[in-house]
Amino acid sequence: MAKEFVKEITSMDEDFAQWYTDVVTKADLIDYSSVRGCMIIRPYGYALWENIKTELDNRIKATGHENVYMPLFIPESLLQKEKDHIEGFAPEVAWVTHGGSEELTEKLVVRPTSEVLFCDHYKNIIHSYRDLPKLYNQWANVVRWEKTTRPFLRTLEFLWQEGHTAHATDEDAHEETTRMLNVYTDLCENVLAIPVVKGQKTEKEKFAGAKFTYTIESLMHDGKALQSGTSHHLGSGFAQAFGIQYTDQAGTLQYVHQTSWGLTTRIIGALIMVHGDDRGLVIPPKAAPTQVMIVPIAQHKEGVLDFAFDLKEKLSKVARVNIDASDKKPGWKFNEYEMKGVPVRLEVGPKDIENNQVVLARRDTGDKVIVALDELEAKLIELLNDIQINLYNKALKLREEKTSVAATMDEFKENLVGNPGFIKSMWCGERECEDKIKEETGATSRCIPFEQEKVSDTCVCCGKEAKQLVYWAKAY
RNA sequence: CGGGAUGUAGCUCAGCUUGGUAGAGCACUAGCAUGGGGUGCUAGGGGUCGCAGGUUCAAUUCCUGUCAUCUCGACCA
Repeated sequence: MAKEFVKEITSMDEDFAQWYTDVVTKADLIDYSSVRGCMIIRPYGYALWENIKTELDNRIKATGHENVYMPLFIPESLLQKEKDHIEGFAPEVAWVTHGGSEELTEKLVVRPTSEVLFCDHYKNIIHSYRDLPKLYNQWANVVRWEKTTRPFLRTLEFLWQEGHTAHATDEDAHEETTRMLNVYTDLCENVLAIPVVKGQKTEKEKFAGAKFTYTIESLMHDGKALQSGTSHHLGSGFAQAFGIQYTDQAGTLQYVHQTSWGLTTRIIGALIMVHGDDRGLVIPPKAAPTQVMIVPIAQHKEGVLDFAFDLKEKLSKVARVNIDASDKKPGWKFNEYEMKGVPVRLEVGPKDIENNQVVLARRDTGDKVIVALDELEAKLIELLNDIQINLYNKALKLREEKTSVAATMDEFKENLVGNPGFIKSMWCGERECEDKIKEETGATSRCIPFEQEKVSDTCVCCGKEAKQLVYWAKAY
């Protein structure tokens, strides 16, 4: 059978950046807006985000957190309170200077993140050890005035959830930081089928104002890394700056220990770049707005559409099923839903109806199978599971192929050119070497993985005694 | 914020060198045939040529500025 696919999408190998842009727009995820760096998330893209959001929100609630909503604006003085924090964010905040035609006496920033708002609130509601822990989360939009933008990966305004918690002890906060990193890992690996490396950010890369930052890092098809979620142990720095204190059981005044953690619409960019192929998007079944698209064949013939709609109703009990009964050609529909990454296509035509069967085509491999009607539900569930697992395994295999070890700078540079991806190298722990590696190779430290190995004895850069293994890569 | 590229119909682009009042394909609308991988034919609708100035009798075309998008760096999720 001759296979002709859409030529609208640039091939990955030819131009990965263009491929990405083609996919996000052709798959109807977004449209560009009239505001620089801001995107319109279209129904299909938003449905994808809603699925991710629901899965994550359930996990956040299951770990004892409550959702709240904080204001969009932060007074300048409030943002100033934590020194490192303001230094980190000041260059990229949007300012509100006027209300109507009147100049404001104090400028407001449009939140780039809400640590200070939560802190300002926590100082009012936390007084006793009995008030702890406070486990809050909010779903919101934030604004960061970025220089260069790309849909999902870096936009001026983006959607996310940000968790902000306050604990009695450093250990409790540390535990929370780990817990939420694990929640993100679970979401990425089991829902989005994206394998991640868990670890800690270096001092240079950690969150402004944090004691330390945990991160999950994933690897894209082009060998570039993407930070997919972060969980920060804020220590008591913010508590001291904001005066968030409680009286412990012994009657002593103590500062709280805080965490914050976030996951953004950027994860959609990761999903696209991890699973997508030259035909477009590939969405893992658990995240897919439509898991099964029914394409009727010769739908003008009597009974075909009725049959197809009956199937839709029946299958809707086990999956998210949709039907395209438009008068477009079947071939057009095949390509359209492949471009949109729908995991399974169900073809049903007069021949199938006659034989009590349908055709199932899977997006990940392109395989088609004929399935008898009486075992359709069971086969469909099996197929969706299989696709989910296959996508994860494929992504894991790709990451492993693109992960290399380097003991010297020459090796490091060779790997980066010959097989771009994660490079595992030992590091002395000095900022100087980290900076030098970035300057010479363009790669940055992605994380100090929790699962440490010793791939050599000395720092890849300076040759002195190495302290730890670091994952390095060029990153988005 | 620096380098490069590009803005003409919903989309992809031609036209601009040498100024003279707007083109194609796809998409859209109607009809007929077709229908298991972007189907064919016929007819039709659609554009203040990114925006603002300037030069000119006349600007999509030349000049200046500006905005936006893509891209490569620097910065960040």
